[in-house]
Amino acid sequence: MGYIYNRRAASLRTSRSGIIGVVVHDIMNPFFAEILKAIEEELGHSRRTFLLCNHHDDIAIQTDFIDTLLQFGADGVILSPAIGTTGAAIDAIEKNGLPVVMIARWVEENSAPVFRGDDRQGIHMATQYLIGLGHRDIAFIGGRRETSTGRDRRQGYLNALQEAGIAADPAMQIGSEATRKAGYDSLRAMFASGLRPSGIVCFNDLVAIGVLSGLRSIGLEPGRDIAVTGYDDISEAEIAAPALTTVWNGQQEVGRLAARAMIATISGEKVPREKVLIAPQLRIRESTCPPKEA
Amino acid sequence: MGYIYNRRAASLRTSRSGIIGVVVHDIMNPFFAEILKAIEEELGHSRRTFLLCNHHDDIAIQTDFIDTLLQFGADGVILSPAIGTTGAAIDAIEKNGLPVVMIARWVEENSAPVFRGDDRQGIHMATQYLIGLGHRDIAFIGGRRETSTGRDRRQGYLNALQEAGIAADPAMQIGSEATRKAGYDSLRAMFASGLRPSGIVCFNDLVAIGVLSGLRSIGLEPGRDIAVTGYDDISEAEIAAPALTTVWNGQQEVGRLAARAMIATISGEKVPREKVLIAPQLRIRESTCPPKEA
DNA sequence: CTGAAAGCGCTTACAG
DNA sequence: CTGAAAGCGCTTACAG
Repeated sequence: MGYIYNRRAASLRTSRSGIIGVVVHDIMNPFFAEILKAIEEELGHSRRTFLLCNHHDDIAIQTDFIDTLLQFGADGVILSPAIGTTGAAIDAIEKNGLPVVMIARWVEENSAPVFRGDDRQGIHMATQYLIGLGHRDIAFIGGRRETSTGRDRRQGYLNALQEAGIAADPAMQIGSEATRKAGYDSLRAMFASGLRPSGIVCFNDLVAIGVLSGLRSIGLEPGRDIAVTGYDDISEAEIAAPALTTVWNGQQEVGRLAARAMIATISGEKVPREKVLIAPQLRIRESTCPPKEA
Repeated sequence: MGYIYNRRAASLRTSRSGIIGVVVHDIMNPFFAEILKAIEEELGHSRRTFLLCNHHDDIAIQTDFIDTLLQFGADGVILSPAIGTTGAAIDAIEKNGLPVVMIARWVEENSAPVFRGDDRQGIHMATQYLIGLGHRDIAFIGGRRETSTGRDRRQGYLNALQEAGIAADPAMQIGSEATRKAGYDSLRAMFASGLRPSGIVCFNDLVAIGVLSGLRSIGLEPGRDIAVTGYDDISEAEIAAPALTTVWNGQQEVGRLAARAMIATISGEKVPREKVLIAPQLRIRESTCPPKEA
């Protein structure tokens, strides 16, 4: 009754804090929200506190936050690294006694465990599906080359085109942030510049939802006049109009596995330092159709 | 170089932690994300750490989190209280030395400072606008009676109908969670039950975006066949197709003012324990039109 | 088995 | 003005 346990004192004594940091670039992206939910469910009963950080790909924010975690003696950090994070930076965190598990993105030259979807294969599947419907003029919208996901997904798209003997057109590839607004703007910029793809592979569902809006704003009906695919299969994909053809990215798996690896590491178990790829799954809905001329 | 400042030790000694808790029901709602951004900007340079909690209107999660804040000796908490939070519960938090500032929602019988938009007036403006366009069959979708926002917004809708001499039909009022999915499902349920409003006032923009999708899924074009209004004016409202007529809810102001009140309180200043209402602004876009029969 | 003491890393009030 | 000591509230190793 009325007694308040002082965790700072306990932590000072035991050098364990019960804090786990979770660092992503955008909590508002339902993809991360779903990962977070899985992490919370997995760790929920262990009386731990989550310190959340939204770095928005600003490395200074990430660095500050990691410092804060070290100052509070956090037990570990689950991290989707910001653009510009070096392998040496991750090494330094680990050397300071803060275990690292990465999600979604990975960083070269560091061997900490990584859990993520197989981005290259997933976008390959989406692109191949459009090609199978008869498309040859396929654009790729969204994602930044500075991130591993941006590079991997673009590569999956390029691979699928190449296998089908379709020449890739750099003008048909617009990199951007992974937001609805970026999708909307990129789509309109693409059509304003005179390009007329018959199908569009989007970096993720948010971009795709912005693209659906952008198409409507210029009088095109997605799923009838033009095909659009998303990526992630967030819950919004199913209720989009038209319902979005997309690729499930295994966010629940990513969250659960990352949380387990974190717990095991904190408990002192030897966790294999490996990169785990979740197999993606194509989800066909209503936003895709054969090319209109066909 | 390599030295890590131990904030637990410092905090133990000074009994100040630099931690500020921020508690909302749904971080994924862009409305809260925008408030959060404003709070971060306002407090950004003060080297404070935010502990974020998503209570999803589960009072147990909120209580647990407040306990955690007390255990870590947090300096204050900015709170959108979960359904079921009593005035006595807020009193107890304050008595334990944790200053409280409320946002968005408020709790009766507690006098802690509150910053929020004027929900009743805002929805009144949206409803009145539809009435002015000639609508008389106006539905209200979304929001829960258990929350102050749910009650206030519904009351604004009812007041506007009454002033225009329109009888309110309980069947035309569907309460629900404030999500896209709830909007989508509620809209379809309403039409499945045979109701045919000519205009729909939504609890917030997320619900309205779900309603737009739901209307399309049953072959109706929002902004032409039926009028829809949102609430909040999140950034997505502008890029929705059609662009959403909505009411700006002052989220930046709410965040900024709440942060300032928190800082002032922590610095020992006397902060007036008052309820501050931000004046809403109607934003007319493309999702509204006169009734189709008119 | 029980209970008093030491010590985690800071800050601050106090002695020199 | 400088520097050693006390103490924040826990946990744990140790003495009785």
